[in-house]
Amino acid sequence: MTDTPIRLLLADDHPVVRAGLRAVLETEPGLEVVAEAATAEDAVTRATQGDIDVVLMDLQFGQGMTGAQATAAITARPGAPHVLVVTTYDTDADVLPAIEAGATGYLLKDAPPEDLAAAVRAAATGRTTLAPAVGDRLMHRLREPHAALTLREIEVLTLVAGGLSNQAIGARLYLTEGTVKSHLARIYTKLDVDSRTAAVATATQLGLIRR
Amino acid sequence: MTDTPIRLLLADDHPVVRAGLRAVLETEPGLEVVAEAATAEDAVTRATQGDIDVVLMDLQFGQGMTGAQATAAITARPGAPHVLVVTTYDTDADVLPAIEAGATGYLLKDAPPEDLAAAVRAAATGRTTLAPAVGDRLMHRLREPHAALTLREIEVLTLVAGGLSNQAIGARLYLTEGTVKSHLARIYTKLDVDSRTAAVATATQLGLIRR
DNA sequence: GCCGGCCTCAATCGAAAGTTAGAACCGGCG
DNA sequence: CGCCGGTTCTAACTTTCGATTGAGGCCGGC
Repeated sequence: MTDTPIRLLLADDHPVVRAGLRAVLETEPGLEVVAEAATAEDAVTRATQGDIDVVLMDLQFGQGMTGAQATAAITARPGAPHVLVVTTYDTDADVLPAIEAGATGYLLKDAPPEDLAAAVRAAATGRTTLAPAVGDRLMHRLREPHAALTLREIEVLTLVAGGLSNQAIGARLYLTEGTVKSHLARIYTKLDVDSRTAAVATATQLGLIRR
Repeated sequence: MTDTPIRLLLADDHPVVRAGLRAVLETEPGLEVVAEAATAEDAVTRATQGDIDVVLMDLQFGQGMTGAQATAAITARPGAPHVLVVTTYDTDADVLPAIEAGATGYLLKDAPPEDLAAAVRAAATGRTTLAPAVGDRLMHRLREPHAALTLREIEVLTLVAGGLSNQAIGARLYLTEGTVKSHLARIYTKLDVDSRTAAVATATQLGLIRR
C-alpha cells in the first residue's frame, strides 16, 4: 500500500472546508492533496490534466456551474478520475443528479475522518461508498416506487416550491407550459395530492426536495 | 498584541469544518484553539468554564439544541466569552435568532481566512463583524419595515403551506372561501408576491412560518 | 425488433385561485 | 362623539391551474 500515493483534488467553494479536508486527509498515509479548486469550472479544468486520481467534490457552489454538472463534465471522458461527492445534504434533489452525473461515492460532511479516508481509498479503485443516510434513501426508493420522482419531475417540483408559475417554469427549463402541466400531473398522482402546494408540502416532508 | 493569546472554542458538528477552522486559525499569531465541541450542549458546558475568550459557533447541529439556543445560554451569564457565529446561510430565519441570542458577529463559511481571523480578533474585544450579505440584509430590514403578518394571516398561510385549498381553509377556520382569499390578497401585498406557493416560499425563507 | 418507461407537446373544460370593490366591526384619539 | 386605521368579512369578475385525453420521439431491456 505504500507504493504510489493517491493524488487528490479538493473542489469546494469554502476555504475553511478545503483546509479541513486537507488537514484530515494529509495525516493519512498514501493520500496526497495535489490541488484545490474554489469553483466548479476550475475543478473541471484541473481534474482533466491527468495527474489526479480522486476528486472530492462539493455540490453547492456560490455561482456558476453546480457540482453535479462538474462531475458530469469530469467523468464524461475516458480515463477520468473518480469523483467522490462530499456535501451537506442527502435529499433526492441532491443525491440523484450527482449519481446520475457519474459520482463514484456520496458522503456527508458530518462523516468522521476515518470514513472519509476509507471512502477515498475505495473511490481510487472505483468502488462505491455511500453515506448511511444516502444508502437508506436509495434502498427506500427501490421498495416504495410510489414516491420515486424522476429527475425531471424533481427539477420541476423544486421550481414550484420556489413559487414560480407553470409559465415561468416552462421558460426556465425551455419547455412549454403544457409540458410543465404534464409533469405536474404525474407528480400529483405519484405523491397522491391534488395541488402544487400540497405536492411541495409532502415532497418536503419526504425529503424529495430541499427547503 | 503579543501578550496573552486569544483562546478559542470551535463548536461545529462537522469534523471536517472543525479541522478546517483549526488549520486556518492556528497559523495566525495570537490565536489559540483550546477546545472543540461537536454538539451545542457540549459547547455551552465547555464555554462556561472560564478559559475561553471567543466561541466560533455553527448554527446547525444534527440533533438537540440549535446554535442560536447555545449562543443565548452562553451569553446569558456575565463575563461570558463572545460568540462569533460562523455558518452557511444568511436567511432571516438564521440571522435574526442568532443576533437576538447575543452573537457578537456573524460570518459565512465562504469567508476568506483573513476575514475570519480579523473577525475573531474583533470579537475578542467585543466589536461586531458582519458578513457583507448579512449587513445588507439587516439594512434592508430597517428600510422596509417588515410587514409583520397578523395572527390570522399567519394562521391562514400556515394552512396554505400544508397544501389545503382555500375552501378547505375556510372550513377549518369557519370562514367563507372569499374571506380566505381576502386574507391571502393582503398577505401577497405584504410579502410582495403573487401566488400562494411564492408566499409560502418567502415566508419560510423569512422564518414567518415553520417548516 | 418490440415493449415500456420517460420526456415532450397539445387542446379542451371545469375548478380553483387571484383581483377588485366594497362593507361591518372595533379600539384608540383628537 | 366622530374619525381613522387595522382587521375581518363578502360578493362580483378574470386568470391560472388541474384533469383528461391523446400522441410522437427517444432510449434501454427483454
